[in-house]
Amino acid sequence: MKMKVLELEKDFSLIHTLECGQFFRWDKVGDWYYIMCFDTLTKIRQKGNTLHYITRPDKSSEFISQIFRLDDDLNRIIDEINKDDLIASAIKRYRGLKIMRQEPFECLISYVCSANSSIPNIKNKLNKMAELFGEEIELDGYIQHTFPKPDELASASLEQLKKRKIGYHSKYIKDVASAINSDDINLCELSKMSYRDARDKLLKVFRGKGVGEKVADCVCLFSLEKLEAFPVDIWVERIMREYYFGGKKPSKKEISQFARDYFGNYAGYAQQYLYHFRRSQKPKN
DNA sequence: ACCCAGGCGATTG
DNA sequence: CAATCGCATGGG
Repeated sequence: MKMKVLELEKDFSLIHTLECGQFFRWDKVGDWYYIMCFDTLTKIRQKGNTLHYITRPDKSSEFISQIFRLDDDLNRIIDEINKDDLIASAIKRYRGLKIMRQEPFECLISYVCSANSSIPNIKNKLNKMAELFGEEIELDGYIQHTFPKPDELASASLEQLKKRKIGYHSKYIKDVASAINSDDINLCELSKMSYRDARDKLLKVFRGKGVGEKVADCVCLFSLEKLEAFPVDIWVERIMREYYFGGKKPSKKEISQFARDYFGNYAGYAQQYLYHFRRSQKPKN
């Protein structure tokens, strides 16, 4: 199979998009990135305005465009959220970062696993589940596994998951997968609903199953087309508190509401730029 | 040995 | 309500 070429017509940075922490199942090998999503293994790199890529199974450039939102006009989005010096600095540093379109079920399980875990740890858990149930795909000597389907994780035994070091998230993973498998909810339908409705539905259906406000917001933003969602994790809480609330301690709900009012319909983009920016600075308090 | 990691759920006051 | 705590596991 031959490497394909995609000429970018709009602003895009593969590196910032992958490395900003929104999506977990990728590896860097030399100057190539291997990305495992939507049952497809993609090998890709960016040189200036050109993407070189190859996928297995074979996909058209439409697939690449889909997962990275290449059609979205980033300049217009940035224009809308660029309200002050802080966000301007973040945008300047990470220009080209796009919110990805993730597969909803994998996204949901990913963020259920994110509770009290580091990013490498989350990735590790996801890969363990994939090795257990997924289909193997090989591309240029690199091997990965597709992400399990809801019925597969629903029927997994707790011992099976825990033996694979997936830890206390195992119960939640199984519960969430079971709810989907028994048709309590159809994730794809949520993308047609309003942000509020989709979020409320997630919180209601998965109550007590490891899905709280932050996880629900991540799923809305990263897999359900809700670009106004503004997930507030510890890093976003820090930077928002420091810059917009004079060091006071507003609730996460207050921060999220303020951010949507302040940044507008693309608040989720602002969140990702601020998250990446604050995390790169590291100091805590 | 100890603390933290992109929270959540259960338990208290 | 808000505040506090335990949670499996891995890595600094």
